[in-house]
Amino acid sequence: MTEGIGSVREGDSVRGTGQGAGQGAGQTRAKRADARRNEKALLDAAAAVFVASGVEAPVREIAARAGVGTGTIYRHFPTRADLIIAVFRHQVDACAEAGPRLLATGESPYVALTKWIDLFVDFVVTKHGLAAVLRSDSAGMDTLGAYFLDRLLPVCTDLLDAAVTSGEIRDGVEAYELMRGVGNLCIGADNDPRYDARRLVGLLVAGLRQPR
Amino acid sequence: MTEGIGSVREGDSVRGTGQGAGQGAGQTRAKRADARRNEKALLDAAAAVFVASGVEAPVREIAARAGVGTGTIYRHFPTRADLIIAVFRHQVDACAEAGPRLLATGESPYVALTKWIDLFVDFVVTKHGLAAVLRSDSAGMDTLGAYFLDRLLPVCTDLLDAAVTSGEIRDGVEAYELMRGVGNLCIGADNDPRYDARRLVGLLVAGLRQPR
Amino acid sequence: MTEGIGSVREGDSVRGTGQGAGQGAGQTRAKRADARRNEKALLDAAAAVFVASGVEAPVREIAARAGVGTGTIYRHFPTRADLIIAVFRHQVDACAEAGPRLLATGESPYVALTKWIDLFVDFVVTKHGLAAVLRSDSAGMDTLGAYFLDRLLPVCTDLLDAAVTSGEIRDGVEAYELMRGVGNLCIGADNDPRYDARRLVGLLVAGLRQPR
Amino acid sequence: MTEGIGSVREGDSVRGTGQGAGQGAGQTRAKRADARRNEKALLDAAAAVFVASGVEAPVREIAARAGVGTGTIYRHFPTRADLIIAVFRHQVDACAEAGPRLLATGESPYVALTKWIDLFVDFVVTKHGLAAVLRSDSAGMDTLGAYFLDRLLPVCTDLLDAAVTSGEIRDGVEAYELMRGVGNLCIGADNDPRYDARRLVGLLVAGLRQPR
DNA sequence: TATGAATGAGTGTTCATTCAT
DNA sequence: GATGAATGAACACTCATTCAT
Repeated sequence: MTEGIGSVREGDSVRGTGQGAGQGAGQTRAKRADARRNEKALLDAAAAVFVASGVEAPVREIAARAGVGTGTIYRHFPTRADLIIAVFRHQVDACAEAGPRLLATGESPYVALTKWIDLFVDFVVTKHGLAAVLRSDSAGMDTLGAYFLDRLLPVCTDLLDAAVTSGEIRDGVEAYELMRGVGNLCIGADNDPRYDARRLVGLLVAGLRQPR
Repeated sequence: MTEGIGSVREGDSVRGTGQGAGQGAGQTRAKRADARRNEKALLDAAAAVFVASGVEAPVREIAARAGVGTGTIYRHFPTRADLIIAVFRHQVDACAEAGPRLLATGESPYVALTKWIDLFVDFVVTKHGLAAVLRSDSAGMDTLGAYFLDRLLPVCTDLLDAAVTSGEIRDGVEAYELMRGVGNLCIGADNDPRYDARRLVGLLVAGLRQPR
Repeated sequence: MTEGIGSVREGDSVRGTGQGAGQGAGQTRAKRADARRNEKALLDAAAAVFVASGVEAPVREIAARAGVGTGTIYRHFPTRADLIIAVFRHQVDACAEAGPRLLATGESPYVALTKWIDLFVDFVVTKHGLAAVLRSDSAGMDTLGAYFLDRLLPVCTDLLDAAVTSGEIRDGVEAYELMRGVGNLCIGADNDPRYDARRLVGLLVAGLRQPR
Repeated sequence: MTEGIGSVREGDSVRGTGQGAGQGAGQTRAKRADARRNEKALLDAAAAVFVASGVEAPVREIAARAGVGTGTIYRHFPTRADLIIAVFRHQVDACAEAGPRLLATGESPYVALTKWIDLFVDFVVTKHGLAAVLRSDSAGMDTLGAYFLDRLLPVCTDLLDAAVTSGEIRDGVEAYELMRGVGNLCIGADNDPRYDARRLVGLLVAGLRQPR
């Protein structure tokens, strides 16, 4: 990511309570502050635990780290996928938004594609086990993959199309497949000093240039 | 694999009990035969279950399928990795042996490398969940990766070196990294019709050709 | 019940806050009105939920339906039994009052008894799970049974005594036992098309007629 | 019950392993003895706990009482209904078998019916909470009711038919309804000194005699 | 040696109840 | 007073692993 987001910002609930302005003394605000503080703690804790023990870490572990009861987690994030999504929401969003920006730079579409994918790899690689869980077929985890895909696929498609149009890369590779492939290459990239996901992704993208 | 290995041959224990000849009628001999038969059944059952439910299938399921008790499995294969290794031993061996053969064909080293990797991909992709478990950091599963690597890395290195020497591919990519990458690309390739691991691996290998 | 009581009237708190008149504009008065309105909503919601999910429905469900917080429920009705009693108070009262009325009709006491019990059965059978909870020995639920009994037992006793006196039924059956029995026969009467509580209760009451 | 069955006999598994004769030294026998001993302990413990805490008592409580792990319970009785059925199997069987016997006595069918129902009441009343759970609509508990019904309904039907044929009782009451009713009357009969289920059931059956 | 019964830690999930706001 | 967020005990259920027979 362009901006190094280490911790999670407040208000990152899955349910985007997009009530932008106005911080009047509305009576409902009171609890909201409390809850929001808690949700923040939860997301931070989850992020930390995800790094330490992977995104499939026991609910209890996350709760303990956040200093809350397990019920609190279920209140805020009914599903594990909800929690994961909330934790990574900003990064995914940032990544999605970076696509058009890169395309508008004036650089060649292929270069934009390359840089965008680097961004994606940076994001995924640093999240222990995220890449793996994106592939997990555990029930409910599909929601997670769906979210990522929904958000990023259109962006990737645009980049890909542009690069095809500019004649820089071959035709015939779907964004879905590419992103899955890149995601897969990121698995296990942390804690393995002999494995550099970025380099391999570089090869993969380089492979796109090959003429038929 | 060149040869379609459907079932597992006898005597495929991890601990190569290489006591080939001699089948006297001593009672110990008899037991030996019994045990070997059992191990055979076990490996066949495990192979079948691995295909059906993945390599992380419950021990009981395998035991049931083999018609033995769970204890028997633990006796023969103390660790799950041991079992997996035993099940796939032949394929890994066949794959390892195919490397030099391909190199000796007279084809260009790059073509040989390509074909060899195709072989590997064919093997891995058809084993439900194998690719994933090769990356799993569950305790003990590292043994599994180690085995695969021990066996295949030298072969891959030779192919890679030859292709570098022949000037067909760029330098600087380790066999370890390449194999891990290819393995990763195979994850989730079954049961996802929109994802073709072979094509992506093709791109990856094509990427190697790029000049620096 | 004779009168179809669908909703609950205001002021039906367990603790009969019998402060009838006077609605000065003092702030405490205002609150009172507020609270009463709230209690009313609560009782209606509870009645609805009891029908839909039984009298053991989660507190949250009732609170949600009433549009109040769970805490509010606990404030008004410290115990679940209190809530149930409040919800059914009117019906129980109506039933209690119907006894003397029936007895005064001029019909034979036995007929009056029969009709009264029919009334009771109608009431209980239509309250999903009420009969069952009347028998539940969950802590605190005894209060509930006690309330029903306190209210209805004297009435039943009178009817019974009259019928004994008139020589229509045998002696020796207590009102307590009879009411418990009738209540029991009502359990599970809804959602079981093959089970008609009224018919069985009819048999039971008919049995009373038998000479010793 | 005729025979006062206090504890549970061995081999009362749900899955009637009806391999009657032959207690040779078959190799499979060995464990069986162990397991059977355990199952016996389990059933006794369950019976005790059912009395103490009802048939919905926590699995752990039963396991603890039996001195086994919870897994053991699940091994023997996958479902709670299985366990309950196993616990009460003998009594249900004995009750079922008593029906024809009573009918063959030479007594009038009505008397036979009365005695049979007394038997049933004796059985149910002494099992704390059994009657209640027979009415529970908790998922899976229907199996339990089904078992009781399957076993006892035919018997009851025969008795009922006979009494109708002999002209002793009125027509038009199904065995299903009658048994449900009797079962219901047994709810809460223990621990309530003022409630005598037998007497009420007597009234119910007496009610059958009434001419239309 | 083989068996498979027993174990029990581990996990997700629900819900009554309390209490800070 | 009202709110509803937080709590955490309670429970069912799974499965890897051990060990008596």
